[in-house]
Amino acid sequence: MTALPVQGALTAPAEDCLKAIYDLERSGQGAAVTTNDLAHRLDLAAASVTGMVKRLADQGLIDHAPYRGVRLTESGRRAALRTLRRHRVIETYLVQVLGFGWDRVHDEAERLEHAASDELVDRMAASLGDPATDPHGAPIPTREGGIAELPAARPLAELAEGERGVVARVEDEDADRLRYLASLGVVPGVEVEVVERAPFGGPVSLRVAGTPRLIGPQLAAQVMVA
Amino acid sequence: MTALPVQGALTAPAEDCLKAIYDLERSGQGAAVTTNDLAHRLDLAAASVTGMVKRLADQGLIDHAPYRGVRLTESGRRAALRTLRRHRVIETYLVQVLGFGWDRVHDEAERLEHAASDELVDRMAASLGDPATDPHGAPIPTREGGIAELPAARPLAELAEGERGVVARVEDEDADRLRYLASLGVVPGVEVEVVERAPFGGPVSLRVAGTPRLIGPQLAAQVMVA
DNA sequence: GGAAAGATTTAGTGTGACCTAAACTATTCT
DNA sequence: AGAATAGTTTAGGTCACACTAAATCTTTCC
Ligand SMILES: [Mn+2]
Ligand SMILES: [Mn+2]
Ligand SMILES: [Mn+2]
Ligand SMILES: [Mn+2]
Repeated sequence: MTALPVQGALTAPAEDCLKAIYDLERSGQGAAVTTNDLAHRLDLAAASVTGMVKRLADQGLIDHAPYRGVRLTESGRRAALRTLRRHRVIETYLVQVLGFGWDRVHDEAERLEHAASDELVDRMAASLGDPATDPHGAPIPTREGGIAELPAARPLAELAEGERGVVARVEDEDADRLRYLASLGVVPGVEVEVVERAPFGGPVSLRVAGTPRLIGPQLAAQVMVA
Repeated sequence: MTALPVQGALTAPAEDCLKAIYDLERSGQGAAVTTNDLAHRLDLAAASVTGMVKRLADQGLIDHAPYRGVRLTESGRRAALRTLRRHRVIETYLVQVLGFGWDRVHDEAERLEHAASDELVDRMAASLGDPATDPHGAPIPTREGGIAELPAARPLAELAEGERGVVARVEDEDADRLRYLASLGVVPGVEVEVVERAPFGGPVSLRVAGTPRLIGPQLAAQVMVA
């Protein structure tokens, strides 16, 4: 009846931290990930991050240069990708098989990713035909630990007037935002055209599948188009 | 990205403990559940159980008479049944939809039961047509917290020679045992007849769907027939 | 070059969950 | 009844993970 941890025994907070480091490493070009970035991302006090970071470094999952930041080791990267795979397979399964809305699956996956076995995740993936991306357009790592580096997507906010592109991916952490984007028709796979960009942080006017739409610049920064 | 507990915030060990108390209360006729029983069931030191029991009592989930044992309160019973529902729905889903063997789902469910939301469990149940029992024959509590009290099943070990019955339920915690029972054809719904019972804890000889089989007495004690 | 600002780590607390060993209670047996 | 036994709780320790407050390090800016 006792619930043993599922694998080589990483805790849920440790897995979430590795995932966050992975993500921040990817977005920040090659720079080490700072304590503050992590604290903000994980919604923790900076001191708590330092503690977690020490434990992860002891386990050889990250390299920590005090005051300088943190970098995943090879084994840390593998662990991060395993968690990411679980998360994204679960999200996809919840949407495609169980009928969840795309705005509700992130939180559920955030918990289940730490409890599901590899076998469960593999069975879910197989029953979906081993999808390449999750419902928000993020690539799903393979069982073997590979990940398709998404082909050059830019934030919608950076497109010039008149440029078009296909929505490749949207940030998935905020349910309200996702619901709003869906209501505008801004979902992965849809073609958008930037009609006009107001200066000084003004709204971006779009044509989404023919319909004219206006969105704010910070939202436009979180929609990636290819 | 942070993983908050899913509900009114019971921890996984607390949920497992409540489940164990529920189960022991049901099998031990009306008597209070002792620390030792719980320790054995949960595979913990007795002192650890005392600690857990204190916390649960503080939360009003159990009544604890020191040195005398423990009893679920109404709210503790509700919490136990909610966890039990999750566990059994998940087991059933894993077997029926994802093709897991019935011997492999218990451990998986033991973890997932603490991470899955009510909505997820309800969707799983709905997609199965709200089944009444799990793959091992145990009744699945309803969303509303009711549970069908299984109609008078007796251990196979207690049947007299010549008696027949239908397997109603088997203990699900030991994977090896489940595999063995399946190999004998002893699964819920199958008719068995006791041909002969050797005295002094000797083997029970059965006829399972026509085929003669021999099983040991302690195994026979864990197969319930109706 | 030095001070201020900002980021990071250390120090000290608290909680839940485990453990072992010691103290205590209840029951059972002479 | 009194003593042994079995069961239970208390005492004291550890670990992960959070927090706040206080030090400390780095960077930036005059
Ligand atoms: Mn997500
Ligand atoms: Mn998570
Ligand atoms: Mn089970
Ligand atoms: Mn459990």
